[in-house]
Amino acid sequence: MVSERGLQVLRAIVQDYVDTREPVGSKAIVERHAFGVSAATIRNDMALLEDEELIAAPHTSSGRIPTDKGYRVFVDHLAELRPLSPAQRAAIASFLEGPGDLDDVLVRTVRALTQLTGQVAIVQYPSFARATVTHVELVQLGGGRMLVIVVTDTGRVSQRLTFVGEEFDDADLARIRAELGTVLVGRPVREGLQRIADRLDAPAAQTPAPAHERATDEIVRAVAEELEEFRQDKLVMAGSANLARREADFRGSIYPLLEAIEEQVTLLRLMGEMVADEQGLSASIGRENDAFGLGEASVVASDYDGTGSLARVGVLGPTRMDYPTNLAAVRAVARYLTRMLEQDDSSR
Amino acid sequence: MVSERGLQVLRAIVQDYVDTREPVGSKAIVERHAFGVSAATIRNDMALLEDEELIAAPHTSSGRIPTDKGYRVFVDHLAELRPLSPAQRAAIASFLEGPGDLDDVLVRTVRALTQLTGQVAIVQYPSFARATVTHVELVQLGGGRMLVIVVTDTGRVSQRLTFVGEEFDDADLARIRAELGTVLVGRPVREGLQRIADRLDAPAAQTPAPAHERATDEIVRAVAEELEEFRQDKLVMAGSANLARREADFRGSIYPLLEAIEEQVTLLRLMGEMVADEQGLSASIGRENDAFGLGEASVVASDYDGTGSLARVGVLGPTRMDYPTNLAAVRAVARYLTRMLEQDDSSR
DNA sequence: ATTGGCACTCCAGTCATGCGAGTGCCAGAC
DNA sequence: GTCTGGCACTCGCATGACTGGAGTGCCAAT
Repeated sequence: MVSERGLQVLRAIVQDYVDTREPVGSKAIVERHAFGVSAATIRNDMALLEDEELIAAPHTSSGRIPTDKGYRVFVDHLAELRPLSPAQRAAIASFLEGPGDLDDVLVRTVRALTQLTGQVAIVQYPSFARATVTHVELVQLGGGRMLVIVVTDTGRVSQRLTFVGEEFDDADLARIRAELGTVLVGRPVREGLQRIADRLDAPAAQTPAPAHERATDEIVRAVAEELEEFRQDKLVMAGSANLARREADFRGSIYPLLEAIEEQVTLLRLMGEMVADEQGLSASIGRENDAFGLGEASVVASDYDGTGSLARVGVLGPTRMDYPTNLAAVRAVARYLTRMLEQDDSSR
Repeated sequence: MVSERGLQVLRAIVQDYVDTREPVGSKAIVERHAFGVSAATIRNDMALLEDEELIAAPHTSSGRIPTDKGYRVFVDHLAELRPLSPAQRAAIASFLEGPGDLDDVLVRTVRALTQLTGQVAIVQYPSFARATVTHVELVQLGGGRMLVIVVTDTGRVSQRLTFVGEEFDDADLARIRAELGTVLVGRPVREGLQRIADRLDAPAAQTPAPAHERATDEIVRAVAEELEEFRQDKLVMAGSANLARREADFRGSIYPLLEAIEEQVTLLRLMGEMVADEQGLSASIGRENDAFGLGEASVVASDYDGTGSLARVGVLGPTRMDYPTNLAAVRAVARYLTRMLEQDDSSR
């Protein structure tokens, strides 16, 4: 129905509208883009685009703006990723270079991305559900306090302070540590959690602990909590102030957006449900996010490889965002991040 | 200059303005507050208040709104803290009750406070500058990775993963651990940091390490980084979405506020510079925060006792906020928090 | 010191008007 | 069949005039 040139007109409308934030008319298009046809011709194409609901006019006889469906077509068929400038590549490198554990790297990643795009940047932690436990460590702090540490192969370290109320001698401590080790080490987090739960349900029977029964239970409980925390995915975010940078970006209030950012869980679900193309890129546009209360926003994301388990890095912004730039940015950052983590992994 | 009744008029204006968000006129005052005098009399008082720059008229012949100076007088002399309802006290208790380490408690505190006030809630970590180190622990993870853990008496645990590139046998590890222990344990963080710095400046000479020289340096460096992190104060915040709840709360953009929240360091400085009264309460109002770029906002805070070292808990909101309620809320939460931490401390 | 009265100011809303951008459509050209 | 120039038409938006009402400031009287 819509001609090839019609699609080019759609592209022009999206580009100009994102640029100027004003409805774009037929005359503006022939001026800014060398179509080689007159404004009247463009108008005919625009009428078709409007029939297809790819663009809409805010008021009769005003310029047109893309609909969410229009943005979708633009992203799927028309957007050519805008390659990053050398300066931008250098910026990513300088942000991400340097030592640091997983937390550090992800924080720097999210900062780089927000700086690059001017949007809210989001990085998912590599999924811990598939991660396996590599270490369980117990450190006695005195005064009946015990520090319980769990480490996974994805590089994440979790520590928890718990009050056990008694002192252990080294032998007992070593025994409990060993017991936890055989139950957990080398197993996926999910499975470990299951085994721990079994242990808690059938108390004492399995472990003929001479003493310290209550205290041991307390330690096991702490480990279980840490594993549970691993199981839940996690986000790092930055740049939420960018939502308020331009008044007109969001028609309504930015309240739901800020709330989603603070809640995290909404964004986690949203990021999880997005469907990536063969390049690992994905976008969720405007009303497509209505179910999450984010009907005025878009998310653009790219998969990255966090030591074997897939996760996403993305940006959140107004529906009327610069998709080519943002797509290119998330892809570049995701690739860089994947490389960082691989390299880090090989040094283990 | 300003009569006693004049001050009551100021109080009425502040209350009504916070309530209605509209300039309040002389007639509205006699209607809502039983002053027993006529509107004309109130007008005379208002003229005096205006001379003192405690109130101002947005336009000639419109109602008056309090100036920042007016809010200041209100807070210092006129505000009676609005006692919390039993339901609110119960809410605080239910939020804060339950086990958990310092991080948990502070997170729950900040949630309770934002829920109570509908503002952005801020909790300072107990100052670590004066905290003393109680434990240093090294855990070998294999593959040349080492987990370095530092614990202070304020209950804070910091862990850092570093790559040392070689394996230690138990004896060497114990030796290094003991060395770090004698240098750091029982000393304030600041002093420990100094001694560590000395150690790094005069390498090898002091420690006749048979091998592992580089690796040991790496460990010491990690410890230094952790101590440095302790030295910096830290905030927990919640409720930033509340800034966007009411459109008209902030005349300009909320961008600088969101930025300050993300930066943290600005808010840390601001919270640090506030001067508390004999009850431990403090407020910084409107333009008083100009230096921090927060001229349209107010902060209300209360000191609390975090195991011997003072810190603050507060809320951030529009200058036109409900001071009596917020003051009462931060005080109640601060007291509850102090009690929680004392109790926790005694159980060590 | 307080009050009622009164003139005055200024905001906010309403309506009429003109302008300009942009469309839709048609008849004619290629 | 596709494209084009032309033209009437529609709205949105800015402007300006007008009005009602809320609120003030001041003054003379109590």
